[in-house]
Amino acid sequence: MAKQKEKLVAEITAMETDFTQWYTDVVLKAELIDYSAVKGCMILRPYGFAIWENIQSDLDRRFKDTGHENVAMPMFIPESLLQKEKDHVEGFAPEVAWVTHGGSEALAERLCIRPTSETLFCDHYAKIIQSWRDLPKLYNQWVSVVRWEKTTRPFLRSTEFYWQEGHTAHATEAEAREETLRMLEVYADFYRDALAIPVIRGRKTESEKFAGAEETYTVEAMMHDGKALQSATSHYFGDGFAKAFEIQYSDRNNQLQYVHQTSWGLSTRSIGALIMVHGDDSGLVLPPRIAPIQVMIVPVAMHKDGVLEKARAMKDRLGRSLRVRLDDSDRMPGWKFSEYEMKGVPLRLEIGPRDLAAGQCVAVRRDTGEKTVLPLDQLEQSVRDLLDDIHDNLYAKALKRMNERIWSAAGWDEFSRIIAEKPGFIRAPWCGNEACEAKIKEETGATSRCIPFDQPEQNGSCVCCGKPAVTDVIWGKAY
RNA sequence: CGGGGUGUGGCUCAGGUGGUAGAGCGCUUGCUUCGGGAGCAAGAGGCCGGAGGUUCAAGUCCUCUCACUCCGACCA
Repeated sequence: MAKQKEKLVAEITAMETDFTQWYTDVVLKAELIDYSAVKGCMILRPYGFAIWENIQSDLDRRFKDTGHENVAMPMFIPESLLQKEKDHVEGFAPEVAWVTHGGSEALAERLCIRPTSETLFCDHYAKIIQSWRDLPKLYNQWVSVVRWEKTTRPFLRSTEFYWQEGHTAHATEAEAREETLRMLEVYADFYRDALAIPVIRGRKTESEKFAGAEETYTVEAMMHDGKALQSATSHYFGDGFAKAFEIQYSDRNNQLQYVHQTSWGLSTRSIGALIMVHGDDSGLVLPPRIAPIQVMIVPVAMHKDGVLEKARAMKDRLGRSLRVRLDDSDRMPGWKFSEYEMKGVPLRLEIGPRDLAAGQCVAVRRDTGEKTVLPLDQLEQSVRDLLDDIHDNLYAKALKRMNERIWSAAGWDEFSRIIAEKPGFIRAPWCGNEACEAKIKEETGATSRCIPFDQPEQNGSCVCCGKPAVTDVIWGKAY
């Protein structure tokens, strides 16, 4: 592995100097977003939106492969509809935006701008589900939602954000539970295979559950600064919503039954994860499978005979199977190198007079900075191999970094010392008492990220109170 | 919602004790350049966040607002 290379982009604050500022610099300088006229709302610029489009198309294929259909619900929810499920309203009430007027007339009933769409799907499901033959309903939608957040940050927490929300209705509890876990796996696979991000799968504690859910499952990722990012969630609702919304079907014995439901979502926050897991002091580092530009061709001395022609030929060849761009603007080559490094383009190909004669080009990978010479006659295969290797390397590096920073703590003193001194997660036993969870949050700032699926035979004692533990919990500071 | 910071060309910022706005970068045009952010030349571009007030005179002083940003409590 190449040593940490010199920082080439002066406009970006170094991570060690100020991680938050580094993040803001990257997001703006890489032209992912711009701030908008409305507080907390961001404009997704072409490069940022292209990443989202690639995320969408990859995930959408996985949803279709598991039998789901896309729909689109309205963005407004009548207040009475939102209030049908008690826990759910209580969870979301503080952060909903309300529409009170249509034109100049006050509305008889105010409308909430969806913070999430459970109630809309439920209302619809109640109408269209009558028989066991109507089940399961496996719907998903790609939309934006609005939550009136107090403090906002691009991608991580914005007032309006884009996401997908899957909502399914099943005949039995077993089927619904299976769906909940299936979709969690879809997310985990997606993070590994498309974003090159390792995640920890687990279940949320009672206090961290989604409003209205019986169980919430999560995939948690570790950012470069050691903080956790809840990267996607999948909820099992039981029949709570079905009872509130009277979603019933006749089973094979003509008995009325309530459906069992799930919902699951992944948002543009995943782009925040990409930035904070793979990025470095020179800017973005994008995994090849979702990078809007996978290969950038930079001609050197392009006014010289044959250079531009060869560069164009390379672009045409590679463009048949890859997202390739050629920068034939009159910028200096050095400027272009820095620019595309800042933007995280996984692979750069340089072609100049020296290469022309030799029938080669120079490849520079973004993840390691390593330069290799590629013969032009096997260009397609070499490039594809390099891109695959970059993906694997990014994943391996992120996995290693995460595993190296999951600490264990035997007791309270050790726990609070590690949280204060070392970035990362702590894996430690818990007695199951919410008071301990609350105390840890209160006194150390760490929250329970999840109860990981892989559990040892439990014989430890609670890291907070010392009483016998029931389970291991992953603790950490979170975004 | 509490605490701090900042608002002056597209961007980063200068503009002690009031006197009618400047630099660097970027942008435009031309020529020369091109293997890690090129050089020269000529240009364009600002009612100084907004509203009041003090004054002969306000980026500059006073009051009030708004926005952005950072740090904490709540959340995908």
